[in-house]
Amino acid sequence: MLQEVFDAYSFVFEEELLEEISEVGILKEFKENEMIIAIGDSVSSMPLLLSGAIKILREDQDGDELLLYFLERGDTCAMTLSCCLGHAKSEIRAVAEMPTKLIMIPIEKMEEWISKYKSWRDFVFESYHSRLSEMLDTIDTIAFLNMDERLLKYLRDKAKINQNELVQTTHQQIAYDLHTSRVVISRLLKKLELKGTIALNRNSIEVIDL
Amino acid sequence: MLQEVFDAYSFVFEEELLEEISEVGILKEFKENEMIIAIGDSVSSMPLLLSGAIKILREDQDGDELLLYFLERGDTCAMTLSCCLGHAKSEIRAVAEMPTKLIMIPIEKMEEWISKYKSWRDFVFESYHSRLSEMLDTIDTIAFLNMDERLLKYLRDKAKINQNELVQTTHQQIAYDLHTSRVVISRLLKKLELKGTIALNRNSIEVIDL
DNA sequence: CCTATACAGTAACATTGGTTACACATTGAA
DNA sequence: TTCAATGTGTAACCAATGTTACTGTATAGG
Repeated sequence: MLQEVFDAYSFVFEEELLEEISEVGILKEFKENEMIIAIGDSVSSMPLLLSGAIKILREDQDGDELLLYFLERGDTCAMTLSCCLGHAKSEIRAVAEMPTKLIMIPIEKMEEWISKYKSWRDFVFESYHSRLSEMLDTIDTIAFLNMDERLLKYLRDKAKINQNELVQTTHQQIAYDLHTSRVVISRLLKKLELKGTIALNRNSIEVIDL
Repeated sequence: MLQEVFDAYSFVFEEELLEEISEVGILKEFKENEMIIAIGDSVSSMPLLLSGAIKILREDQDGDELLLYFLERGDTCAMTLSCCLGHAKSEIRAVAEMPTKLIMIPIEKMEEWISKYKSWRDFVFESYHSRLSEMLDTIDTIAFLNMDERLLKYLRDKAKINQNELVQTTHQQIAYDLHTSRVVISRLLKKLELKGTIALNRNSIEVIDL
């Protein structure tokens, strides 16, 4: 395990910390589309992503959902982190976007390391910083863009995360992520196809024109 | 100055830190509607609110704006804080919602204190936590609520901040804050008035039914 | 007092996005 | 092979929001 942690985080942490991480951290693996954390789950450890990607979703009381952002290798979830420090419950839902490995750090250690390791402290601040930026970006997207632009951004983000211009998903799934209806997505996708921006197939969309 | 800092933050910081704050902090005062920071301004110090309230706005490239949240006494701006640590430029605009006093802390001190004072570290984390929560709330609002519900929430928030059910503003200003048009706001306000939820006057709205 | 300006009310219309309904194709399981 | 479940295409309609245009009124400054 040490090797994997080392690969993903060596550019950030000193060796001593890396060893502590691999001592106390618990390795977990998730299959594609497996739920990692649900809204209301109590949070007692903090995840470090070793490989794969995670989709972070917000849900309202009616169960309507909205994609907030993706997490990748080397990221942690500042939302979870925030919950950890407040010993609170999760306000978001996390789903594995692809097969994903992560290492769970118990809260106590995470707090201890903040005093002990400067690199850890910097990492935690940097995480908060990234997450605030992502949230701002999400707000910009839903506040200032129309659905067609949001859809295109979604496809690009997803293509980037998967390092593949062939996005494997259904119209219904996109509709869930963007908090709209399947019909709207089908309609807009068709328009994009006519413009030559994408090519449509059952269960997949090819992003042609970035 | 020490007294004011003490009043606003004594429940958080130890005396030694409070004294450091009043030594290196620079007191600034802003009139109602005065701009505190603009998008793109470089951030070299971090504000602690002593009194008053600040409106935090996001702007897109066309100058369209959107209210993110309010800051009150005892708050700091984690966005600014985030910028400080990254030595970056402001991604938001801050405007005094009412006459406001704040104390500016130079970046160097703010970083130094993170190692030096646990209370400061906790305060900074707590700020990040609050800001993430506020951002989530903002996202919920624009993603899941209709304009009439957003308007009502806006009026309630504003009444709360001003501790006064008489909200002094214009339809145009509300439209800017909610990123919509004046006509839409006038229309919805009229509907709320007919329902007896509010009473309308020139330059002010009375929130009757919380 | 007079007048320019800001503020508010409202109608008519355009656009975007959401809903319902149905057709048809693909796929996997019985 | 057959059938049910899932995915997609599309029309028709509806609701929410945005736009344009015009009205009248309050207010501040000359």
